[in-house]
Amino acid sequence: MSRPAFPTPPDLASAARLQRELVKGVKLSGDWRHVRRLAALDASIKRGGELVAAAVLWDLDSGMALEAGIARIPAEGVFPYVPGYLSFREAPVYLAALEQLSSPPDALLVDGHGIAHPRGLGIATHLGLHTGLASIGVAKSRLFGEAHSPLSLEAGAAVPLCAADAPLGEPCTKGMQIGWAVRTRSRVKPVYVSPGHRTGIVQALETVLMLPRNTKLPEPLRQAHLWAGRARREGLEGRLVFG
DNA sequence: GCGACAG
DNA sequence: ATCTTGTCGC
Repeated sequence: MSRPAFPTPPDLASAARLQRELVKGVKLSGDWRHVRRLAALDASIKRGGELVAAAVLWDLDSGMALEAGIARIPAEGVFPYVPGYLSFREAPVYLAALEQLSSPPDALLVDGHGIAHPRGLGIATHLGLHTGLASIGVAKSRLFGEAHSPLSLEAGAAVPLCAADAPLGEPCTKGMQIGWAVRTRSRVKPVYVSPGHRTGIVQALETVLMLPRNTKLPEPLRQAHLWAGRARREGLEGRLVFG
C-alpha cells in the first residue's frame, strides 16, 4: 500500500501553476474541538547532501511529546530552495517522517507559512491539502504580507498580517488578513502564524497561544527542531518513543 | 532597473 | 538551512 506521491514540478513556472490550482481547495474553517494530538514538523540539512526531518507527536492534554518520527532523503536531485516554493523541497521528507509515527496526528504544526504566501500556498497549506489534515504554519520570518499595526513587547501580543496589497497605514479588513505576527516571548522577535488548511485565522492564533512557549518557537516545534538537528548529526532514523 | 526573498 | 565563540542578560 502506497500513499499518493507528492508531485514534483519540472520548473518554477509549472510549480506556480500547480499552486494556483491547488489553492482552490483550501478550506479556511474547521473544527478543532477534537484535535488532541498534533505533529510538529521541522527539517535540517546535511551539507554533503541529505534532508533530515523530524515529526514530533504532541499531546495537547498532557502538554508533552509522545514520540518522534525521523526520516532522511538524499538531497541529490531534490527541488532547490526557492522562496515561495519551499513545499516542493521539504514536503516529501516531512511526509516520510510522518509515516514513522505509530499513528497519524489530528493536525499539523509546520515550520513555515500557511496561507501567508504569494499564492496562498505555503508549505503548511500544501501539506494540509495533501494529507487532508488540519494544519497551521509558524514561520520565524516573514515571506509575504505586512503587519501594519505596531506589535507590543509583551509575550502573547499579536497583530494581523495583511495581504501586501492592503491600504498601507490602515488596519486591514477581514478578508485581507492572512495571518498574525505573534510575540511568543517578551521582547523577542515575533513569529508569523497563518492557517494552513481546515483552520480559521483566529483558530490558528488560539492554537499557537495555547501551546507552551519557553523560547521563540512553540514547544512542539522547538522539539522538532532539536530532533531534526540531532538526527542529522547522529544519523538517527525511524521512530523514537518517549516516556 | 532595484529590492525582497519561509527553509 | 549552515558556518561558529564568546558574551550579554534574566
